[in-house]
Amino acid sequence: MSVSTVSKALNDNPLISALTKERVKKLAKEWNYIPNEAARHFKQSKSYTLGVIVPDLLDQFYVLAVNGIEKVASKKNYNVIVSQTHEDADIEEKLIENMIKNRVDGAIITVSKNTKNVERFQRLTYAGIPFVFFARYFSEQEYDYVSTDNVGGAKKAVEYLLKRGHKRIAHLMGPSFLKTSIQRYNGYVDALMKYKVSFDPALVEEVDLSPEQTYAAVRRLMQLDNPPTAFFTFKNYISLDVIKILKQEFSQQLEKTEVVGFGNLPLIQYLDYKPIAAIDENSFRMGEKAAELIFENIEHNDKELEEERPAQHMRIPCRLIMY
Amino acid sequence: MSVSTVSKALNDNPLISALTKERVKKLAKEWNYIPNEAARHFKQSKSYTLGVIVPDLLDQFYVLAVNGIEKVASKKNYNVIVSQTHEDADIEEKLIENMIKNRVDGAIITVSKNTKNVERFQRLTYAGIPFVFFARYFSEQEYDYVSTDNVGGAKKAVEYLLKRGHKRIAHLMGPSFLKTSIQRYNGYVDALMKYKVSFDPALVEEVDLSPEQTYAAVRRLMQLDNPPTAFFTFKNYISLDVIKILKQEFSQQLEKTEVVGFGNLPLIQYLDYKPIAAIDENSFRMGEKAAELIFENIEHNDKELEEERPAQHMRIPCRLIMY
DNA sequence: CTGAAAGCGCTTACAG
DNA sequence: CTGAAAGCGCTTACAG
Repeated sequence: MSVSTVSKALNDNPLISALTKERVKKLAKEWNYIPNEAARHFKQSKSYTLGVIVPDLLDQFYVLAVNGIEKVASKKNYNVIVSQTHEDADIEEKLIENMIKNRVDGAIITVSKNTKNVERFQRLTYAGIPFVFFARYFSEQEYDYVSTDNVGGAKKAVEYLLKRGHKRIAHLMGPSFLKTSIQRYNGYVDALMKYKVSFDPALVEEVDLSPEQTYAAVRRLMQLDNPPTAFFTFKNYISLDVIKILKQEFSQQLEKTEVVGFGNLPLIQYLDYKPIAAIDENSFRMGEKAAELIFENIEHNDKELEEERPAQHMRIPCRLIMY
Repeated sequence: MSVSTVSKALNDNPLISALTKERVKKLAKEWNYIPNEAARHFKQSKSYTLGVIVPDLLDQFYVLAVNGIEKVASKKNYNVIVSQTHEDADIEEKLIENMIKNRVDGAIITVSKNTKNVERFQRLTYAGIPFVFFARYFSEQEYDYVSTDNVGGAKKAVEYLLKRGHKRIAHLMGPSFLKTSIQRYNGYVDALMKYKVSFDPALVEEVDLSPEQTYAAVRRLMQLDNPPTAFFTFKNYISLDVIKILKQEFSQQLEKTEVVGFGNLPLIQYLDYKPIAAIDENSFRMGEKAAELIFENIEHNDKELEEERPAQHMRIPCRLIMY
């Protein structure tokens, strides 16, 4: 029997007779034959692999995202290769090069926070590899991306604090060169306006996510003549640092100061003093959506249509979780 | 110029003249040529890929291990493909099948806690893929593995409690079908003997890592006529659950009850009541060692020597971290 | 030093 | 329905 017949039989090609298929499959099982996927992929000029680049898997936000991506990918029999930049722009460049070398069929990328130029992403486009930006995105470029509904989530968080009677709500915002930070800030301002609470620029502090900057910002805010009674933070780790420093240096105000931020972490249940609520970004769902977008792209490419596919921008709704 | 010459030039083959190499490399750069790694691997019958199977990346222990593996692998220009079983034995079987299909050059595997038979691992051997067991290992089989020094670590933890004056130290041990659990239990017993503190079987409870079982075990222990004044736990999450239930139901004893367990987690710094110490298993180092072992195996295979390589068993020392 | 040829393990258009 | 042949993009033994 020829290799071509065996190949067709194993792939359930309708041209092959039922009897032949049966015999082939029986022997394949008996001999423990497992087809060489690498050879198949090579022949088909498809890797059936998605490349994923995230900053750090110690941050469970990204692990959940990867899980969402994997759920969608495994349904399509795709492999997922995950790598981490640790926020290093040079590593990011190498990882992208590596994805091109390995001819991934598509990529999902969270840009490192230190990435300055967009050239590396264009190389993916030159190489014909579709990709979507995940969570963080890159200035004005016309690329696909999936993000949380930053404005809506921030509004929900701040409205919750307003409804609980707070008038002086501080915002610890993220680095202003990230659009994400600006959008959450905008949501904060929107909520204040909606509730006709005056906006006080002295209550907004920009931090770089390091504990030190958060501590310093909280110290400045708490020493205002009219200090905040609540904090809305850019990210859960900032919330935890806020509570830590309040406990250490402003323990009088600790009980009456309420904190809400982006990011719902499992570890929070073990805390004694914890944020009163958090915005759950639903990163699992974000991951699923990003993978779906990539597959739409891959299928669009496979069809070799002339028409360009317009850049997609998906915002995943988020929920307020009360602890 | 022929493809063979180009190939040799790009690979710095010494047979090629310096001038030719230069010209080839210049043009490659100019034309943005990036070699197809998949084709190279296929030709070489090597995937330059390590397969890693862990239970769950939400557990940072495994993320650190993966980071260690990647550090070693990237030095050898190897890719790492990580997948999770979520403790599901059927998924584990599929992932192993997938690794064989994709012809990984080696595998690092933490068996799921529900794995009953060893047949799936033998398939790797049949396929000529070397592998090492990581952290958890599998009964009497003669396979390579890398683990923490479970006995030594447990002794350190319990000795620390003994030195602090505790005489009644409870042990919440892991599932007894895991050798890891037995070894940590043995370390506990060893330490008691060394310090001539009598062993009381009533102070040992086996749990399955679920909060419910831990709560129940703590309730039983605390209601003894002579309850424990300290806990030595199988794993950090158990420590946290112990503290949680003490806080809720035995708050009188909370202050004077001390807890030590395996596993050093970053989140612990945010807790108000926390374990007084933990055993740091150094999973990053474990990951490095596992990868090194795999590469030794791969190189041994490549040499096609007749002699069998004896199964290796590496125990990585662990440290006591005081909070 | 350079190049023609074979081959890695498959799939697929084509011929029979 | 089955099989011979070409080819995916490289590397490498071999000839020149």
